[in-house]
Amino acid sequence: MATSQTLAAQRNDSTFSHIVDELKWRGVMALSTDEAELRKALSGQITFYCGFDPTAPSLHLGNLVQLITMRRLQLAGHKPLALVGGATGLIGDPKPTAERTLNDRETVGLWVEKLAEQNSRFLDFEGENAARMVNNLDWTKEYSAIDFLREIGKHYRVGKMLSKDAVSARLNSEAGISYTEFSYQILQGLDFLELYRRYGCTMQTGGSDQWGNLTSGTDLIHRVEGKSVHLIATPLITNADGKKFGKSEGNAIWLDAELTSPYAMYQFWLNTDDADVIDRLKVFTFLSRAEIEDYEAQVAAEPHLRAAQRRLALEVTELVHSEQEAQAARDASLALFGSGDLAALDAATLRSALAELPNAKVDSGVTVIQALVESGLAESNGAARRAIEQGAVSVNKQKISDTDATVSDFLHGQMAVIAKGKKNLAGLFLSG
RNA sequence: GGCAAGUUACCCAAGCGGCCAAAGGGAUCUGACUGUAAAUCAGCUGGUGUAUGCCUUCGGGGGUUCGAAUCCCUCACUUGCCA
Repeated sequence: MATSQTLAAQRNDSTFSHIVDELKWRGVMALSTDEAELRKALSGQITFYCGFDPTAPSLHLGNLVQLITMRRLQLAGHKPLALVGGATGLIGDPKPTAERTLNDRETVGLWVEKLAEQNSRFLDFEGENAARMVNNLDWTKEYSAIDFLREIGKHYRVGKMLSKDAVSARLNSEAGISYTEFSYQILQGLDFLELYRRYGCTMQTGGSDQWGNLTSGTDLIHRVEGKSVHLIATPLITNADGKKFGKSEGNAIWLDAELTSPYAMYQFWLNTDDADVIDRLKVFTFLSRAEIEDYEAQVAAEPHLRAAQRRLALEVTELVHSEQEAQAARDASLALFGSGDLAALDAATLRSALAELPNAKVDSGVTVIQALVESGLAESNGAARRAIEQGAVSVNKQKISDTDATVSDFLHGQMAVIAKGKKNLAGLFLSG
């Protein structure tokens, strides 16, 4: 988890005269409400919020964009409200393709706690503009169905609700949409209204794919309170090659170390395309404009050194985990990908490098196939066999071509590095 | 409530009694080339492991048949039209 030192070291770039200018330069303002008004509002101190729905046991990289943007706004002097969707998580916002399956209350409650804990690492909860954690279950649970329909529902026009992208996409699809998900936008609107009333919250941030849900709140406040409030939407982060950002091997990159290890996190960022790395530095780090422009020059001049990727990987891993874990991940990467001669590494270095990897305890005489499966590099014996047949497998950097081979060479008599492909490594520890 | 169409592997989608572990595409993975990039080309992608084998899989359950993803019944869900 990010240390208070990490938080304390963060600052915005003072060469920008207005936070909006910095957010725009960093490319995290895809959409907003009236910009002139927004600038005016942000020139004073405001309270703003951003919501996170518990749809999984951890936040992921997509949410990190929001968290960092919130932190930038906090550094600019504004008060963040981090909202976890204890209520909205029970409903689920409409996905463009299909109806969500409802998670049970117990699960959602557990996830709410986890998300709140993760949220708390990225913001400062002390000081003059301390962040505050809120849960929308706290106010929605007080509403009876009748009260909700009379007090909130009456302000919503169905025509407008139907026209929202998220809803219309579903209406035009095979899947259709349930009344439950259709109503989601009202709940989110209610959140903003409640936060406006309780804390004087006058701005919401969120992903641009949530625009319809964001405007739900501004419209409601306008209607009920006669007040104009603001929105900032961050863009959907995409890769230059058009693939989805934030997935490795088709799986999401989670902020929870249990789900995505610091080493895997580091590796993910290290493998960022040249074409994307500068954009990523802008969005995901607190490096100054001058520093980032310097990296931009380096990427252009000597891309093979990947200086920008290395810095990006270290910065983000530190932000999400800790300085120590980031350095351990970096050191492991250097040791395992570096020189080429694993035998030259001393036992302690090798041991700590392997500890960063997925690993398994094995008995002597274990077959390579077993080792692949037990370390999680292969899903089945068949997949392991296939990988060997394709020439993808090596043990201690020695290629394995025989599907019946056993792991015989243990470095320092106790450890081995097994690889499937160039980048998928695992550690093997001789048991006993 | 009535009528119609649909539910196939990670996703989309073909198949409409045996030649179906199931076409095609996407995605993932692997190899070559590289910089632990990108692009490109090639290969793999149910399990078991070598057995013209066996097991699991075409929404759930039941049936017809020597044989079913394919036919019938039934249940569930989805969509559209009608009331």
